[in-house]
Amino acid sequence: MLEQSSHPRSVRAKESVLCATKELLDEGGLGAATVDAISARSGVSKATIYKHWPCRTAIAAEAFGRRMADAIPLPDEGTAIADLTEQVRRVSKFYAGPNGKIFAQLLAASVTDEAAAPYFREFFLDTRRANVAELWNRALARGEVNSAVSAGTATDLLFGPLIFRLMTGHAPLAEQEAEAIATAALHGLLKANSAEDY
Amino acid sequence: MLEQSSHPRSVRAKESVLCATKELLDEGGLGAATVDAISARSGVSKATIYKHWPCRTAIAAEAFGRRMADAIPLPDEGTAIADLTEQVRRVSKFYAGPNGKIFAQLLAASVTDEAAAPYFREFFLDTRRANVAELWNRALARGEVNSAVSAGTATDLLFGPLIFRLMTGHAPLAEQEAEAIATAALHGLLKANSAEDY
DNA sequence: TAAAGTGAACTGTACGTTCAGTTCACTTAG
DNA sequence: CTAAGTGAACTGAACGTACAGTTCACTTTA
Repeated sequence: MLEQSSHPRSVRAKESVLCATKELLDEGGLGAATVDAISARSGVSKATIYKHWPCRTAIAAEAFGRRMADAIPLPDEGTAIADLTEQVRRVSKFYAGPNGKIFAQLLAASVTDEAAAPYFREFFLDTRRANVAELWNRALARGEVNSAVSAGTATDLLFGPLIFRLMTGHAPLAEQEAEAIATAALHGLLKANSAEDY
Repeated sequence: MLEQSSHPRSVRAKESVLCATKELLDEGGLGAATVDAISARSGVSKATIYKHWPCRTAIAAEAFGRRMADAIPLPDEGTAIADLTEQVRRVSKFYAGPNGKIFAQLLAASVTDEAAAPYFREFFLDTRRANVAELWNRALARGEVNSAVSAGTATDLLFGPLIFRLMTGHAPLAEQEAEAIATAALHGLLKANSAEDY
């Protein structure tokens, strides 16, 4: 799949490692992606692996991170409400599937593993936050949302609940739940705001 | 501090373990609370420890869990808005301090450690969710909040963002931020709802 | 030939287990 | 009201396992 000679060895080694890691993550989660296993499957020695990444978690974050961006494209449905709700729905669906467990394990590992945190942020958060900021700005331009709320706060409000549920497992992540969360976030918890579309 | 004979040995051993674990957590986080260290400090042997708890994380969850309930009493300020906002503020403050890191490490460990998850839920989530449900029901009784939103969804919306920030460290947890989150959650993200108190 | 990768062995840490021997609280016999 | 007995609980020390990350002499490749 990869022309053997068109890339320098170092690139081929990295690619090979990331590919093997992806497979291992799918087969048995982060626990299965031990450095020895990655080395064995990729054919790249541990010594080389540690020349490219600072720690195990960083490899997994990079291997897995690309997938998430691909799996969750940015919606464009015409209104802020529809776009934001759809995005919450998509992210929730991603979390609810097998990838959700891997994501949770990676986030958990990043808490413990100091060196991995920047990798996690780079490959998971930055892109997604930028995406949501994009949606938010569109909505602001249309005058649909409250300009006193920052894009960051809006992102946290919409997706924090999903992360919370994913990590603790205290509540389900079904589509219906995702919609309830999005609706509540958009309209607010207070009674005055519960006007029409409930 | 503990009458040597008024409790059976097993109770004394448990107490001693939990006390030692609390100290170790404060000194060096979850990483410092190894089973060997707990055993050494408490004077309780590892064999005994593993008769009382299924895994290391469970000990830490129990040792640390009590503290959180004590540190975050239930507010009663007269209105739903004030109560809920104050609760968000208190939890945020707790997360922002040294205890926040320990909490994050525990939550992270519970993701990996299957056996610990129920302990985590028991000692951290259940009490707090019940507390917030209490606030929510008060507010419902007063007709201040939207009855279409369940207490669970409301809880996730208010505290999920804090957890999100705590775990990823992408945004600060200052008092001002907590208020912004609470306000946004209560009033909603849409423009129509941004009426008076912004 | 120099930069990059290999492979295998090694270190260190920590979880969780096991088991022979000891302590303690409580009961029952004298 | 003592003294022997009993079983549950705890001790201590060792052990097996797993895995992260390092080191180094050697080989490959550009």
